[in-house]
Amino acid sequence: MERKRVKELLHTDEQFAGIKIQGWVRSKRESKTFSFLEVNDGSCLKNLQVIADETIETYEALKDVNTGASVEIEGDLVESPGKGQKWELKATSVKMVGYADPETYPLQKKRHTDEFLRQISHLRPRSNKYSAIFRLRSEASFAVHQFFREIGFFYVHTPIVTGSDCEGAGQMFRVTTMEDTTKPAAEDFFGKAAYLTVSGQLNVENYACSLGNVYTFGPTFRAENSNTPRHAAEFWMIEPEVAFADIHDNMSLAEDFVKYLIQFLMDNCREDLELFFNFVDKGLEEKLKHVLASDFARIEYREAIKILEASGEKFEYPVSFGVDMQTEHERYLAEQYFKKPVFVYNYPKTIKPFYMRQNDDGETVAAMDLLLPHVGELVGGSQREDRLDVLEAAIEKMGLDMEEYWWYAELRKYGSVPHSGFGLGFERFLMFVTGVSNIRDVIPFARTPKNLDF
RNA sequence: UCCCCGAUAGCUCAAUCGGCAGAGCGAAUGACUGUUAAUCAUUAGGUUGCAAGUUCAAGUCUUGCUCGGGGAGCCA
Repeated sequence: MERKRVKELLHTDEQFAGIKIQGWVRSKRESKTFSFLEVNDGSCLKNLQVIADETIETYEALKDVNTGASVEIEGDLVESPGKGQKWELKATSVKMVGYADPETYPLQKKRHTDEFLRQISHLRPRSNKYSAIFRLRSEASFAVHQFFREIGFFYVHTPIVTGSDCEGAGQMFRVTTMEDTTKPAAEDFFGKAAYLTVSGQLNVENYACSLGNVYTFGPTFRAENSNTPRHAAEFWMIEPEVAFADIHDNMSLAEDFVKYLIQFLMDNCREDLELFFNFVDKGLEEKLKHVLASDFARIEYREAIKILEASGEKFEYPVSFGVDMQTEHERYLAEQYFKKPVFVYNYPKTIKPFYMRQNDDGETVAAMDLLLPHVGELVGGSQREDRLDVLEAAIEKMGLDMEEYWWYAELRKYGSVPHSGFGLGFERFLMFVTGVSNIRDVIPFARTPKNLDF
């Protein structure tokens, strides 16, 4: 007997006789002579209603079938005489595959808080909201690859383990096989200190300067003790890198990319998205449409400071050229002033890492951040320093070890080209597109300080 | 890491001045019904996060710890 997924059955135009579904019971409504089951198999948000009459041979099996149990049901798909659904499965056979004790099964038919569900991360994808999130996450991942493939980019698998102890992006996790970590790193597995990557950028630049247009998309690790709803110790980042591209090309790519992902989900994941439109953020659909319809603003840092100074707002942290912008400043720009996504670019070089290209003014580098209303920084990127002497001077000035970057420097020695790239935090994008306010709720098993369950 | 708030039944919460541990939902049982977050009735369900202290008496006050939430810093 052919197994059908619930998604297909709910969207079909024809009746099916003699099919089978497999899934988990969301609820059971019992009568004396028949029972209704709501069965979800994860293929889509909606459940398939099953009606089982007491006359079927296997009706006894239903006694132990409760919320949470897994079942295999054979029957005929027929038009539902009841209200609320077009189709239902008239069961000819019901088999319980796995029992779920209703006294202890933690998911009830009612709404749960995100905090509670986070404590049962192994079961939360059986809820409507979380199954929707993780289907959207899967589809968005696919869209990332499709976007880049359509415009001729190649996917590069940059390493997870790295030997450079300062990639300029926060604290790193040490990787070791040594029992005694006080021993010299030369005795360790790699013969030197090893870490989990904080960015694939330095590696992927090499492939941009050979394959031309590339990206990497993989896990990224930050050991920073950040306790906020926007930070995780392990997250996924998308980092495109483009040869023969300047900072303006870079911003255009980021804008096209963000819009493509949103449009893809609007086109392909309507049903799951609507859950978030209806129950998570009533204004979400408008926000997404607004982003799609907007030309993202682009202003230089210098300009942004002037806007902030002239705003008349009372900021907790005063602004002036040379200081990094605070959350309150970013929010003012994106939410109050522009009311749409805004790129801020050409930052003072004193607050940015060594690899960013220095501008002719001697004060700024070709860095850019994309600020989104209500989300903050979604993208950070730059044009890279492609002049060997300038790069070497910058490495030295920041007190880094030139020896560690010899291969990175050689990229500038042999056939150097202007090139640019950025990093987009995949979870932050998902937060934006779903309205979910905690990063721990858009990643299957969150890794955060003092939290390594599951 | 810093600031603020919180932790009571499986879940969400209440408990007045320090004085008998409560409700809704969920669950079990029964009734009823082409039902649909079904409905109605009954029942069970507690080391009040952990450790100490003050007190005749602590869910309530004090101290420490753990965990969670919000904000900040850092960032994606």
